[in-house]
Amino acid sequence: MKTFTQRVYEIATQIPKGKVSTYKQLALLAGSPKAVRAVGAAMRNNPDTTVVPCHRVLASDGTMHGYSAGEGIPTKIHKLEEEGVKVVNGKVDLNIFLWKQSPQK
DNA sequence: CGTATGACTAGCT
DNA sequence: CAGCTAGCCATAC
Repeated sequence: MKTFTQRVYEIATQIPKGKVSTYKQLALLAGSPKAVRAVGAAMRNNPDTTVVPCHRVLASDGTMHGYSAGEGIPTKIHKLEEEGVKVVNGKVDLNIFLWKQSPQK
């Protein structure tokens, strides 16, 4: 039995490039739709942003609450833009970039 | 084991 | 739109 945090990492690493996910979504996929707080805690504890694309994890509204790596929020936005995600007014269009957990897989 | 904290969310004012 | 409250889970101390 892995810890909730470990499971969140597994899911986060599955997020494809050019797509984003939300804390709520990750919590749901992890098995606890209300553990969004725990997801955030895991991301903050994030061991390696290289294996865990926490920058692809946004709030439920497509906005971002925080980021511990780089310059913080600015770096997070910049990374998303580099990935091909369009960031408008510090927000991302979840209707377009929201990851759908590869329904094929 | 109990308390405190947090990168959350939704609802109200 | 901005600010505050309440609920909820997992982790750290």
